[in-house]
Amino acid sequence: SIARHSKTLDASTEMAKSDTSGGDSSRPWQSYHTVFTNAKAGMEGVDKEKVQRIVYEMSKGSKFFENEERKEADMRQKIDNMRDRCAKLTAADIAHYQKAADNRILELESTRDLSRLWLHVDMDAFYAAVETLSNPLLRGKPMAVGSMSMISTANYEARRFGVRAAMPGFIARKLCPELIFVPTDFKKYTHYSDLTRKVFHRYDPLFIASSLDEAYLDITNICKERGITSGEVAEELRASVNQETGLTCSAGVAPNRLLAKVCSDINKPNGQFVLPNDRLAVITFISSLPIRKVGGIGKVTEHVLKDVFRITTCEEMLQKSCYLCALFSQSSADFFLSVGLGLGRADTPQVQLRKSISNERTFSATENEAFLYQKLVELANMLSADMEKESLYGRTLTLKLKTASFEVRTRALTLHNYTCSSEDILNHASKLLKAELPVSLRLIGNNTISGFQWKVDFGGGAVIGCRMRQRSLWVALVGDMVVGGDGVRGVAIFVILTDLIRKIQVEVAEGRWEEAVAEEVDENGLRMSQFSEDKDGAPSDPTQKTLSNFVLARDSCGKNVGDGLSCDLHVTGNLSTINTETTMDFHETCYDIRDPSDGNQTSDHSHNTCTSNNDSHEMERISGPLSSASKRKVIDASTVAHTPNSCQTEASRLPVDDSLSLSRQYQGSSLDKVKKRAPFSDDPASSSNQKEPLAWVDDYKCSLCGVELPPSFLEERQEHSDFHFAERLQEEESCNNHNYPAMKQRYRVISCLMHDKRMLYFLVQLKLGAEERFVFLLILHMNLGRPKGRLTTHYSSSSSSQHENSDNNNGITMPTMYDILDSSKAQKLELRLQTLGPFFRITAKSSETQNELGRAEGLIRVWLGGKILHLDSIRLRRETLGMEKSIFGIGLFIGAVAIRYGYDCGCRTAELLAINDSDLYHSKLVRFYTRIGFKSVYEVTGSNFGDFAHMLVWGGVGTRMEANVQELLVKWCTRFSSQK
DNA sequence: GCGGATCAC
DNA sequence: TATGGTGATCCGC
Repeated sequence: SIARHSKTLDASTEMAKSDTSGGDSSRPWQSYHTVFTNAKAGMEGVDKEKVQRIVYEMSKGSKFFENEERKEADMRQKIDNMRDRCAKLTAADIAHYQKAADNRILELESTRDLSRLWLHVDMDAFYAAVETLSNPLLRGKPMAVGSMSMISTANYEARRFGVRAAMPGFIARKLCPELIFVPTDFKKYTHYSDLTRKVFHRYDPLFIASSLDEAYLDITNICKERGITSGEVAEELRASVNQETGLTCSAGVAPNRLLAKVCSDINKPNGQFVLPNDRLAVITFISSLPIRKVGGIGKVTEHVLKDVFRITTCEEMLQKSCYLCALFSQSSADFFLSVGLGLGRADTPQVQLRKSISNERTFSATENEAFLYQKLVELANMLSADMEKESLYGRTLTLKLKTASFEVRTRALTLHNYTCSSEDILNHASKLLKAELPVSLRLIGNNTISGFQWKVDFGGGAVIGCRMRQRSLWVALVGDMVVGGDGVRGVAIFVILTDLIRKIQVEVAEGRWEEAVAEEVDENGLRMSQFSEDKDGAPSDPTQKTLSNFVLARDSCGKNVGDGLSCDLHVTGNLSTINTETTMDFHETCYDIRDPSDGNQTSDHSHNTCTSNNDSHEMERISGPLSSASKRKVIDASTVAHTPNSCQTEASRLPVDDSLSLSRQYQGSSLDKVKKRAPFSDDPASSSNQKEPLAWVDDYKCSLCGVELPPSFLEERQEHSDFHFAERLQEEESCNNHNYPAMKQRYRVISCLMHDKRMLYFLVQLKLGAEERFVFLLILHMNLGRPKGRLTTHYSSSSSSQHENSDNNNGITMPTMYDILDSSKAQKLELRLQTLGPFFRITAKSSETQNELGRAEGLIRVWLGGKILHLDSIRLRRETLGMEKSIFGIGLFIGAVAIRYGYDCGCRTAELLAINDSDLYHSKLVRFYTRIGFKSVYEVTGSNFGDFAHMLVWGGVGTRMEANVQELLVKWCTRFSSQK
């Protein structure tokens, strides 16, 4: 068998070489390999030789052509390399790989799933067909959608001339002089796409739309329910699509999506093909299938497989399996072998969160730097706007360039901060661009931003704090859990909310709730009833399960906590309902969150939720394993809502993990003790880059950063260890942001209520595997006003020059903003205050390195007793470490600016939440803020419904603290006063 | 994390 | 005159 294989291979490589070494010099076009002669539906009778000749002649000598030749040469090189490696395989190697391959084939075979019926629908020449529909004069004539530069789709009449998608228009016109060009009109296509999707939805509410004109449907259930065959479903579906859109489509049915896609192409256009769910049928089907038909195998892969291994059909993948395993990576080999077996994904699909967002534009090549920079500006602005629309913050920026010679370059940079601001994007992108100059470019693929952060801050701030960028603050309460900070649920809910908010946000911001919600509801098949804040707006049937009933029923111990905020947020009666119908299930808003680690780890039970209620275990199942950090942040309020009394004590000591002992270690000076137990050792995400816990070397020097602090500096030492602890928390958190634990779920909105034009309630059904679960979701819109534009910089210590006199109030000297800024300058700190409406941000930079060291954010809230300075978060960067300043050192400056700003705005009260992420850290925070002048006013534990309001606003449990701004200014800031 | 490439629509 | 835009993934460093 080995001998046979190697012999076949030798012969094939010889043949391949003679095939491709140069080509016939009398027919040079034959060596110019384009995709345009590839078999495609509707191209059967085409004179390929002629097409190839014309394409060649039109392209010859162009920069594009030269680049194609370069790429072709690279491919040859790649093929030759692979051939060499292949030739070097010894008989023993081959035997070894053959064994491995055979085993792998068995393993893959065991995953075969023939239980599902997948249908792939593909609209026929979609864009072209839509254009024909809106302009019947085009019917029967060769037509292409696109421009002289590029064609998106050609109709079947045009395809007979060899015109096809991805072909430049000027070549197409050469092939077919009477070709009619129609510009693309995506609005039109989207409209028709929506019509088709309505049909798909009837057959599989969870269908996967892979593009405007393609979708996968799992029709297993509908076939079963209606007792009809998959072929009949396909016929019926195609007829429905045709009736409701006037467009034709083709369909393929197979046991998995990969095969279904292949099948839909077989009888295109306006046809279908059913591959039975039968192993033999699949094997037979696949055996003669050209590899190029398989999704994922393109021009290059086809060539490599053909020229190196003489593989042209899927069946041959199995015959050459040992070579595939020897020369390709495990994942590639697995893919090839799966194809050979006719395997594909048959499970319920995972719709992924977007991983990147980008834009790029082509223009005529130029070296003009001003022009290129201008393009970059435009692209940065567009991208920033797109990101804001989706509330995305990214940290890896990739600049894409295409030179005049079509060479593509990318230059990437990972930022320290997450951003979506056009300034940030532009600044960094232009730096990357400058490094490439001088260069002649024809494309700036501006930026790809990836590595998203789904939440803004650590310790405080609302989960949807990102929205603060956009005039309003959104927070969410989800059914039996409060979403605060980050964590699995935070991410999941964020996804849901983002989607809902995206649709209604603009209108909501404009105060047009009714239309917005009505539209959302209408769009998704819900009908509205008794809408708006009509005083008689109670549900027509008081016994029906409205959300208010839902809420009130659970709020068995709901009390008004008596303070302003909770009054404001507390759920009262008189909620107007929109609908309580339960049949809706819209696809666009179904999201899944995929766990890269696939949730295979066993659950970690070390954390303690309320054990008196089984729901807590259910929560565990929903979310999959959590890292210790996210555990600390997640509050299982369901237990609270169900059995408030019994759970109260548990809830109040929720953050139970080893952070307490960890922090003790940080403080302690016994190295032995520290070494015994590494911090966060139960956290798989951070175990790999475990950091040494802090210890004082020779009882003098910090083992982590080298800062020297004698044992007598007790308080400084404590603060120093606090810093490392906080750093650790932040690190862990950013780690979590990238590794969403498993939460494969879908959701649908069951109903929606509005209260007081400020809150939207959704009853959302989550689907978690076989289980269904209802959660209650609240979106709160805090009225923050509507400032326009970007953050305005008010003060900046780098530019402060004017001086006011310090206030003299009752004989006490109050520092002015400039006093504080000047004092910060002496510390080599550069402070900046920016505002956007009520929102403010204070950033501290090192004046030496210009690195950001920390920032605080918050807002000025208007309330009955006057304005309130609402402090949301203070965050410090790791560079702080090198400055021999403790975590609160820089915090002090930032806080001072915030307080002075609040004072200038006329705030009487300042409020904050000393968040309770971990008991010890929490008590430190409380101690610290108390020292500064704050008083505890309320303990937010999550143990009663009234607490939800606080948790909504603050994003977690902890101690609500308040202080008189003026007193604060005196107490906290006097040290900044100018010594006049 | 970066840069080049491939692929799909 | 003239060969696109967006997003994902993989490989090899």
